[in-house]
Amino acid sequence: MNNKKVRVRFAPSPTGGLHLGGVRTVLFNYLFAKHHGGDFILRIEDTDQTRFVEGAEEYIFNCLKWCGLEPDESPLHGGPHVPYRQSERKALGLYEKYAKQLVANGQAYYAFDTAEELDAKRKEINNFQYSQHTRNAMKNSLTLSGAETQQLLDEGVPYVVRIKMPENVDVKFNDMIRGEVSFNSSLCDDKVLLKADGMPTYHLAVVVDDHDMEITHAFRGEEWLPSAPVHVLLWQYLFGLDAMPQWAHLPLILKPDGNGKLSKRDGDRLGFPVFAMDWQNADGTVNAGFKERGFLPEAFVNMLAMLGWNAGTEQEVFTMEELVQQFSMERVHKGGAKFDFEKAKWYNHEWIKKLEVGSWKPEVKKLFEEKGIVVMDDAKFEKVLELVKDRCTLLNDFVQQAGFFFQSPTAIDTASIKPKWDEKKQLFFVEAIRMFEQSSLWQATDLEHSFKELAAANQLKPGELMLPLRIMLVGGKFGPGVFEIAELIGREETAKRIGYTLGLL
RNA sequence: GGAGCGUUGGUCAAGGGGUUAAGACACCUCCCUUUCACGGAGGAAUCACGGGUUCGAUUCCCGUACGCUCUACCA
Repeated sequence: MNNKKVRVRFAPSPTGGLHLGGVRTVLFNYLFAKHHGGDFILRIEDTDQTRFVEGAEEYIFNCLKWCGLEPDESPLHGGPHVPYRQSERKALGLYEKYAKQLVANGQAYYAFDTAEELDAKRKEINNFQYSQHTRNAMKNSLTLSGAETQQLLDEGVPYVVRIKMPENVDVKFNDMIRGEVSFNSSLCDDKVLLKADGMPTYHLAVVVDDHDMEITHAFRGEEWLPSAPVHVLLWQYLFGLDAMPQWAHLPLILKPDGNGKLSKRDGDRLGFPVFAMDWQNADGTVNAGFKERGFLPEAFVNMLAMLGWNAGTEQEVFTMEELVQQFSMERVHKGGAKFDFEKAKWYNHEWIKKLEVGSWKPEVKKLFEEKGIVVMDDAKFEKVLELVKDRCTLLNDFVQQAGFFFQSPTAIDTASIKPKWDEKKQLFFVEAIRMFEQSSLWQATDLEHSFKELAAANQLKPGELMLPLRIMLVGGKFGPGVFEIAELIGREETAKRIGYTLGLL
């Protein structure tokens, strides 16, 4: 349509943790921008000062950084359109200037109704809306004379500026995902544009700032669709429809059970994270994050990309580069998608297998340290991770699957041995200890060979001995091949662990 | 209540006038494995419903149902 450089933006309000759906919105913005060689801007939508939460902005930056979705321009990164916080942009005087202009042109008006008066009205009339059908009964510059209005303004009586929705106009626009969308203006209400504290509402701010920052494509969640006509009208009034960015309203991410938007409560209820990273609430409670749950950022991003978009091929595992290369708005779904934590875990597993061990080894090491497991031999560590990664879907799984290589198990599942335990087996393992101690070779295959030979010599079936041996070495019924474990933990440790469990039986 | 948006297996989804309606996750069966995984082979959907248009509709049109979102001086 035009040759302008693509510029997109994500404009969160810093009120809490960054929701999965928010990250996906960022992702689609980012992918679209990068696909077209454009810029991704992050603007902080902090127009509601009563909802400001300490630390939320910094948290958002951390999440984006973790995901590898860094903005080209933001309050942190700077850029040609500073400031990037709406609370600071207010000083530019843009919001007030445009609000006044709208009033002067008869496209908006001053309203002096107090919050109490509006509340009373809502109680009095069911489904009350401040609109062209009711504004004549309210206290505003449309019902007041020019002199009266001016007097109230001069006296400093608090007011808001409301858009004056026109009568019976079909407000249409072309959504990149949904095609033409149309609303009749008579059914829309007169939204507040400028609040009594002088701050703009989202409606005014998004239009003014998108214009000022030369945004070419505006993506947001589907929940914004009903207010789109306000924004389209504002664009028409202020800057002209030709300058308006192209809209795309992204489908919602739904809760796995039942219906409705996925909320952080669903995560707590169903036992999975909803935020990108852990978020600590003011009351000290924490909402779990994907990062802390053991997700790789590559997997998290990959999983999110596939929630509402697909390449049209059978490919499901994508690197960021591949996503950038293949992404297109045309292939974004219209319908919402239910979030499936099982599938999310599958992506993580795929990425654990796909990436070099070295790329996530530090994370696992950190987890080990938290559990007090000391890793001295880095080469062995890497070998072990390589050996067990097939059994780990989340990074945290490595603690159980690999921890016993570096620390003798304390809890031994003797209950799984005892029922079939007897003197004969006891004697066999005593002998096995000696055999291991004296074995000249210490390779898994050799160990297996001599172990089975010893079993045969004692007229025991290897099958009856393998599980006990496993439990002695790892503590439970898990882990890779027993003899590979023995090889890696070494002669001394192997003998020690067998002896220890023998003492418990 | 109103407006808008949506509806292919349990979930994510491809497809888009004529197909045996892909694939993935999960599930079940089997193989491999004397743990658990990994890997491999199988199993299950007639496309919300009702009307059109058409030789023919899951695919186009119109209704209906259902669901969701919004309906704040929140975003």
